[in-house]
Amino acid sequence: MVCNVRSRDGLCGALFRDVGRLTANLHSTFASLPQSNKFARRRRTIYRAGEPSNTVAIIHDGWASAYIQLPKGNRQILSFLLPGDITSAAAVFEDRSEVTIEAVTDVEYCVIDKHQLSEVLQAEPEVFNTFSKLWARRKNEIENLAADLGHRTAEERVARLILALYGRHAERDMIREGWFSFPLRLQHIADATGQTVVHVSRVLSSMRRQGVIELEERSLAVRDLAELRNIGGN
Amino acid sequence: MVCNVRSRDGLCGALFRDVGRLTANLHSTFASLPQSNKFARRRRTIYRAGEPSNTVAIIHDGWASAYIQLPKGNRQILSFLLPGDITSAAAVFEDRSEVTIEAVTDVEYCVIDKHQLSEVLQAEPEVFNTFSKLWARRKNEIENLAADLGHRTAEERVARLILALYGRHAERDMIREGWFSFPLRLQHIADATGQTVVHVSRVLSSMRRQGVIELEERSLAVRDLAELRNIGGN
DNA sequence: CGGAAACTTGATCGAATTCAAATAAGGTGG
DNA sequence: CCACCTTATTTGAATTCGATCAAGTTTCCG
Repeated sequence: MVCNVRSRDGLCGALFRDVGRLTANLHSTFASLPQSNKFARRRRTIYRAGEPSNTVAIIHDGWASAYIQLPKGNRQILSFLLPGDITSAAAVFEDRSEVTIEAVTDVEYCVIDKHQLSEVLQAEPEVFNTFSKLWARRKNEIENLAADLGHRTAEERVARLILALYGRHAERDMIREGWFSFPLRLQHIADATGQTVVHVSRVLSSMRRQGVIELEERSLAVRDLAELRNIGGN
Repeated sequence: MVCNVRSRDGLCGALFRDVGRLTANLHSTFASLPQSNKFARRRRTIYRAGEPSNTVAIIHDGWASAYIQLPKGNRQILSFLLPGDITSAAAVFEDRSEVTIEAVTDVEYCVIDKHQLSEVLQAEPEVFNTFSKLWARRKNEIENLAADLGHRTAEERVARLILALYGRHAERDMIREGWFSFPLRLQHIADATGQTVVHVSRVLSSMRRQGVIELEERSLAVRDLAELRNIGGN
């Protein structure tokens, strides 16, 4: 029902979406960095918060989540990582992170050494520029997430999450007849939008009943984009 | 009742707290950047979201807030800027920001040209390193804010805001007999913690009744730190 | 096929908002 | 310095959104 999310070949450089816009020359410089391919089963942890690590990962196939673990046992998902996404652009300058990365589906990814990446950054202003834009974008996303979590209703937050994922798939031309891959469990949506699984179920049911979305077999179709945006509150 | 928040002299370099740890040599390089001093009255906007700007500001005296404006008219305060803070370390690489900066009290600040700052960053690895740590810290703060807004109760969020401000003042040795400067209005606390003024009033009243804090004349004293931490839920 | 994980639905509860109104604090011009 | 007007804060009552509790159903996977 949905086109495969997987990308073309096994090279990190080719898959790292934000580097894809570099000139061919720099692109190959980047792609030539030593890298190793890895695999993580669904629900497995790719990076655990607090552990020292000298690599960053780039998702090759599948979805992952980046979250903060809260003391009570619940967690706040900060972002979903899709193929082509880097775990954290800022991680290049940290030796450890407070954010855990976990596979949502089975995930193929590759890891690059932070120091080598850092050297490319310093040597190549064009790459550096690409990265700094990435930081800025990610920063904006998190700031907007904070604003949403603080001030929007449960229904608005779910609608906006769907819209954001819809947008990311549309950008990548990965929507087919309205459908796109949506492997999230209710628990993921609950953790991302700061509510309970029970309530997420009710909100989604309501949206389906209104004919705004369809959701089945890990795929989602937006049937009434205008109304979904309306529910999202701007 | 509270020591003056104001710093020693008029030089941005000397005031920019995160640069203060550089070697004397680099410090003077930084301090010698062209800068101009400015003043903003309480409640005035220092930078409005969306406007192109080629400067970043460093707070010299007073408090400011950095917030995202939401369409409904309410806003999410992302951070409070105290003397020595830079408006946004990431702004160096953006020509505009989605975040508005507004004076909480009357504020003295100075502005530095982004491009000149950027050149220092590129030329001086030590300065660059300092800045990248700053980015990482600010990123962590916002991520934790998102987690708090998504998953903590109103009382916890207020307690944590007070603890964070208490901590920042303690670091700077600006607490005298338990008291520190606290010029926030209930509306600021409400906007920072994602709740209504009315409820903030109730939460603070409850904390005062319990003898956890005292709050008067724009100053706050933590009377039972252990209990405040307890309310904050670790 | 069987057990576990995921989802749904109903009933009840509670935290926080909303509405309303009174009091307090601050700032300004005369 | 007072009178006046605006901005803040407090408190109560009613309401609502979303959580919690509980149980049943469906889907998934080994």
